[in-house]
Amino acid sequence: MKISSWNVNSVRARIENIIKYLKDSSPDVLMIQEIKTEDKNFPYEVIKDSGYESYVFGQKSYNGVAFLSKKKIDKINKNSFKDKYNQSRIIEANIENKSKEIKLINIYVPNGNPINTEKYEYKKIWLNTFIKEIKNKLMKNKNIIIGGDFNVIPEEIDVYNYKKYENDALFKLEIRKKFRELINLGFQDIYRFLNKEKTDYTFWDYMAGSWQKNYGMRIDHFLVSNSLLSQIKTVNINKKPRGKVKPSDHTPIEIEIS
DNA sequence: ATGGCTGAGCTACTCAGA
Repeated sequence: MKISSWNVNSVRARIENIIKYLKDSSPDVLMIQEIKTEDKNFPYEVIKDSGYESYVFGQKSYNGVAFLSKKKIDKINKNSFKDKYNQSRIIEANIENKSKEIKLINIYVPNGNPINTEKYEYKKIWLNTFIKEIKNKLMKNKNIIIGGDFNVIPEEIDVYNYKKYENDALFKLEIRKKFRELINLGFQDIYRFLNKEKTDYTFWDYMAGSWQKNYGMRIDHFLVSNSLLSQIKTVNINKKPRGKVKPSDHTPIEIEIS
């Protein structure tokens, strides 16, 4: 079973690239973030034509997350917790694999820049609330996969020039510590777990030729609970969609579970 | 280098992203 996560930066602006990706990569479940639309304007039909059912937690203009799935998923939950501004940043579903019930959690963590503003405080509050929620969920089901745009650069190796980001909301030590706190509940950052020394990015800014220069950062992640680690066969950052015409600034990360 | 580029809402320009 293949599960992917991709911040698409508008589902409607990206629909052709998304359809192409579904065809080329054929994930069983695709978690998308930043769909930037209300549910009523979501392109359900064209996605259904590609063989995928859509489960959407949208919002006008900003944020928004969704699952696209060709396998049966259920227990869709858009009310995991209410965040400070009522933003659509988390959706959950359950999927069965090898008689294990796995909880999939699709998140879009607040960016938090610039620091010394309410946006940064919001990011910290959001992460604290999320950590608390995950603690509770683990008591009910130890099989959890969290995927999405975490807006966290975990380590120096995960950004092209870490010195430029020491006071950035994506790399500030107190934010990275929260990421670590989450992992310490019983997860692995599966990309780093399976690639100890490798440099790979999931985001390249549209500006200043960042893609061409490979000025990127690894901020889209899959956290896999320890109970599932032995079943993860591969993890892959698929750079192809980032090189296409009219791309998202993020590219998908993919895992395969036996 | 607080710039650069892209999308939504809307139709001039701001907000947000990272």
